[in-house]
Amino acid sequence: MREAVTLSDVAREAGVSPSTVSRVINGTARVDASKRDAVLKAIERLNYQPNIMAQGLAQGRSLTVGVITQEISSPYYGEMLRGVEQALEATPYHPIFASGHWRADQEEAALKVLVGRRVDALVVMDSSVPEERLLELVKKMPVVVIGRQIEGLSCLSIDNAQGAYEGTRHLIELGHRRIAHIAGPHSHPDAIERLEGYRAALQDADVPFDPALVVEGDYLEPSGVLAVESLLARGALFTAIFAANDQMAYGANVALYRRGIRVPHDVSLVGFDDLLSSSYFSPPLTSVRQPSQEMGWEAARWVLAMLEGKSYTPRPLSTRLIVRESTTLLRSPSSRLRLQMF
Amino acid sequence: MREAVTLSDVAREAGVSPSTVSRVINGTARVDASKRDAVLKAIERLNYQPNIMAQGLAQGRSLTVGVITQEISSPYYGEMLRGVEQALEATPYHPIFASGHWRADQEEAALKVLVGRRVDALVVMDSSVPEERLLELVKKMPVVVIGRQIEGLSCLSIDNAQGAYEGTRHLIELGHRRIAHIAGPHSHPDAIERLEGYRAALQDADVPFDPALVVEGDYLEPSGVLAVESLLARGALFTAIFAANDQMAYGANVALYRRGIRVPHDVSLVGFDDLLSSSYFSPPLTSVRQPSQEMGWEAARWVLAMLEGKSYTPRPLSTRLIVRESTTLLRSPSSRLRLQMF
DNA sequence: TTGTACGCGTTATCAC
DNA sequence: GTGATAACGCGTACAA
Repeated sequence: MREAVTLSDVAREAGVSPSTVSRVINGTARVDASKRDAVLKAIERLNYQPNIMAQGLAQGRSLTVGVITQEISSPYYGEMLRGVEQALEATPYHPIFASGHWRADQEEAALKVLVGRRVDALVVMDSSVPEERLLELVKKMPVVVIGRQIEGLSCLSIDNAQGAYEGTRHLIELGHRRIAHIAGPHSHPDAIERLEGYRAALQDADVPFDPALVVEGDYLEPSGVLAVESLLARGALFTAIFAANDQMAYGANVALYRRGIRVPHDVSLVGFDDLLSSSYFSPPLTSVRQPSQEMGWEAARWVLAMLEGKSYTPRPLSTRLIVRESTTLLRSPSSRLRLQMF
Repeated sequence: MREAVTLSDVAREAGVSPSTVSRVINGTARVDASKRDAVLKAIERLNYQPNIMAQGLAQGRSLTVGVITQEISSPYYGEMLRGVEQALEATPYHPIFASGHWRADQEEAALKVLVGRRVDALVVMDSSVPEERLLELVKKMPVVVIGRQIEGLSCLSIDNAQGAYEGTRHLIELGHRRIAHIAGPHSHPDAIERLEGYRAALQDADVPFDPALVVEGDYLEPSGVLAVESLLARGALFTAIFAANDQMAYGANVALYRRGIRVPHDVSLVGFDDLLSSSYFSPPLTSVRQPSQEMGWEAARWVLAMLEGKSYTPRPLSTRLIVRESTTLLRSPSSRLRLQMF
């Protein structure tokens, strides 16, 4: 384990003082061209790299942006993280991730880790961290929250109700009236909003809301499977499903497949998020696109701006229905009858 | 932006010297029970959190493990990163990721970032970083390389040829003889190995190798689409496809779907990796399972052991064929004929 | 057992 | 312009 080259080594090598080296590196003050050159050459020769921890100690900043995510391997959060990474790429900042796994205690633990590491700013994704905690944090550093709207905080979110409304309306326009909904966990505000959008679309089309057609999932694939099985077990009649996210739609699709129910021939299926993989699903999934990567990007740009004391107005982020091949016109009334056979 | 609480603050609050506080925190030496108590109470009261950067400067370590990945939002790397995260969870270390995007220059840049941040150890995933560079790094810190075998380095990899062999043999056992292969980029050693496994399986079954049935992709979904289109365009006859990874299999599946070719009825499909989403694919994908999460986990445990000066023998990691519903017995010779109609 | 003094590598504040 | 000198917050010899 070799010794690391320090700034002093460079100074000695270049025959100048450490301060001068620091000035050359940071452009803090004018330096004579010849000395400047000598320093740069010495840096090159010694392959010097500043010690970020020492810089941080001296300047009181870590050049690090903390990101609270729920699950790093999730395709949904993956896209957001990619957006953050991209936004930070050309800056001296680097992201550091910590996962909450959808559990309040783990989120708090993750928060502690990041604060302990003296992150300069925070991006909080879909957290269930208490408002007061966030309001406390924002006194210490720039914070941007994704997926919630909290008074006094910089928030970034989409109109979940509107997205769900459009997804459901699409099915209604195709002639479907018995539309099941696989909801997200009721503990998540966005899940509630999507459920409301679903109900609003039904109401506007004079389709009666049937509680028996709604099942709660947890945003993961297996819960989509369970949801469909539970719907079928209770004898629910439906010709379409609107899932609160793509992953549950994937699960639903498999459950239908196992029963020999074809998508979209027998049942139309709409998801939410439009994950990258959804266009390669078979059939390619109709979904309400959520600009996840852009959201991560905007959040990162926002905290960067705050760090520089600049103001920033994030671009408006909106959902958009992407129609693919998992939805189709309701076929004759026989569809409903056929479902009774399953 | 509030002032942070320092160790000295705690010392003052508890009426002891800073060194005593340090000792209590790190358990470096015995401390009188009463003082110890006072310190702990003061820490609690002030909500003190040690400054990691200062600790790092003083001790010459950052409590950070650097991870070179190719693409953070990739489902494949996501699983590995999750494994790393998990392994580090109960330790004082935290991972920090940097992406190479499959480009040598960006990998080198990522490496620079991590070294600049003084990571204590390095996990390098599927890199194309030159051997010499890695051998140079290993002099400075513990390094574990995933997906390559390099003399003098701690490496972790699976038997790609064996996995590919089994995937291909499975198809052969189902009666297929005209098996197309969507290969990974020839610049990747694992892609070459998988191609060789495919060829070996054919050879062992006396099935002639037909270069016209092999197309090179880049491990991403779109290349799977292109591969199938190119096969069909050149009039290739095949009843099964072995893709070098799941993502390309997804792409292939969509391309087939668009042509009205059904999986597995008309064409059987085998992937490689067995991503989490593959069991929710429709049809659920037969795939050669690669224990990605375990690989990340083992790599992290390994560098941790090295940091502690302990020796470590990683569990053997092997591939396993997971048979699902995208493969089926070759139906009558008509399959081949039918393909001619596409 | 406890406190003092110094060093970790850098930046910032002074003089010069 | 440039170079000493003192921080930054912590760990750790060393002395007591």
